[in-house]
Amino acid sequence: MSYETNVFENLHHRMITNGFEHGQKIRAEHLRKEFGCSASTVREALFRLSTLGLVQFQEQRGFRVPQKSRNTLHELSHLRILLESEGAIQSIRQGRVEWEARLNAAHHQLSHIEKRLNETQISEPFIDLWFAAERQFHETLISSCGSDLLIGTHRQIYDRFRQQLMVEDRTFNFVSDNIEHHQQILDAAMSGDEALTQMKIHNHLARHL
Amino acid sequence: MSYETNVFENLHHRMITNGFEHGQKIRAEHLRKEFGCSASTVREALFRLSTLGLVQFQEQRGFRVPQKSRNTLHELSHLRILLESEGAIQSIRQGRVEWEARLNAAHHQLSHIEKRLNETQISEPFIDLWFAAERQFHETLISSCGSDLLIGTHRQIYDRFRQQLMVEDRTFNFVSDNIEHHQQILDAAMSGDEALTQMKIHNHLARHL
DNA sequence: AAATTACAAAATTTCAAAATTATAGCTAAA
DNA sequence: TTTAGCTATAATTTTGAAATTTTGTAATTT
Repeated sequence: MSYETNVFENLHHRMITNGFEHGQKIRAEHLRKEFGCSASTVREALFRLSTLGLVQFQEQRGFRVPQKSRNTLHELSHLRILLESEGAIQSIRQGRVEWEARLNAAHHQLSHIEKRLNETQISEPFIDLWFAAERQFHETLISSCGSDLLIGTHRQIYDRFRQQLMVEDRTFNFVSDNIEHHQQILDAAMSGDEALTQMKIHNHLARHL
Repeated sequence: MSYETNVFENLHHRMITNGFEHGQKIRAEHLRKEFGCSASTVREALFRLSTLGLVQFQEQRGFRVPQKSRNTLHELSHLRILLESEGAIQSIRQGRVEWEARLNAAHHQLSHIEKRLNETQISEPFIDLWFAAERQFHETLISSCGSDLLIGTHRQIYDRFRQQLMVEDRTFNFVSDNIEHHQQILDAAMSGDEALTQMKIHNHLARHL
C-alpha cells in the first residue's frame, strides 16, 4: 500500500470519528510530521477527501472540516433515506437466505453492543465497536440490492452523515431509540414488506429531517 | 484560478465528452507537456477525478478511463432515475413560477437543438451545444428540489452516465426519441403530476436499464 | 478609536529531481 | 518451444525546496 493511500484512509476515518473538530483547518504542512511524509502526499489525500465532501477545499486557503449544519444534516438524512430504502427494497427482492442470515448476524452484533451501552453507560471503549457495527448493519441491509454504485453512493452519504453527527454520536443519547428502530427495520425486512421497511428506515432517521 | 483546478476542469470535461477513449491509460507524465505544468499537478487532478468515478486509479499502475460496461450503465441509469425522479417531485412541490419558467426555457433551447439535429443530420458542430442543453434541462428539472446535496449527487451520476454514453452520444441515433421524451417530461412536470413525471423520466432512461 | 498600510511569518501551491516500481525485450537454460 | 532470469527503459510515487499567497501584527493615518 502506498503512502498516499495510507494517509487517505487514516484521515478519512478521523474525519468521521471526531478526530478533527468541525470547522478545523487541516494543514498539510503540520500533518506531514505526524505521518512522516511530505506535505504534497498529504495534500493529495486531502484532495480526494474534498471530492467526497468530507473536507472543504478553498483555493489558496487550504482545507477545512465542514461545520455542523442543520441544513446539511437534513439533506443528508433525506438522501440517505432515499438510497437506503431503495437498496433495502431491492435487497428484499433480490436477496436470498444468505442475505437474511448476514443481516440477522449484523443486527445481532449491533443490538448486543447497543444493549450493553444502554445498561452500563460505559461509553468510550465502545464507540468504535458501535460505529463499525452500526455501519455494518445498514450496509448489510442494502448489500443484496444488485448495484455496487448504489452501495457506493450510500456509503458516501453515510460517511458524511456520520461526520455531521460525530460529536452527538459520543453522547449516546440515541441508544434506546436505536435498539427499537434497528429491531423494527430488521423485522420489516425479514417479513419482506417493502413499504413497511421503507417506513421504518424513515422513522429511524426522521429526527434529523 | 489555480493550475490544479484548471487541469481538473479540463480533464473532467474531456472524460465525459470522448476526449479520451474507454480503457485508455492516462499518463500524468505525458499530459504535463500539454498543460505546461508539473506531472504532480496533473496527478492531483486525476486523484480528484478518480474519487468521482470518472477515472480508475490503481496503485503503481496509474489512472485509466473506465471501460464501457453494460452493467455500469444499468446501475447508473437506475440510480439516475431514482435521484432525478425524487428531485423532480420535490421541485414540483417546492418550485414556483420561476422554476417553471426556467424549465420551459431550458426545454425550448434543448428541443430547438434536437429538432435541428433531427432535420439536418449535421452532427459535429452541435454536439457541444446539445451536451450543454441536455444537461441544463435535466438539472433545471430538479433545481428547485431544495437539496444541494441531491443536486450534486445527481450531477455526479449524470457525469458518469454521460461518460458511459460518450461514444453513442455522437451517433445521434437517439434524437427523435429524445424530442418526444423531453416534451413528455416537461408536460408532466408542468401539469404537476408527480407520478406521471416519474414515469416519463423512467421511460426516457429505460432503454439503458 | 477605527481604518489603512507595511512587513514578517506562516501556509499553500507548484515544481522537477530522486527513489521506487512496472513493463518490455532479450538471452540462456530446460 | 517454453520458461526463467536479467537488464534497460518507461512510468509512478514521493520528496523537499522554490515560488506564490495568505495571515497576523505593529505602526501610521484619518
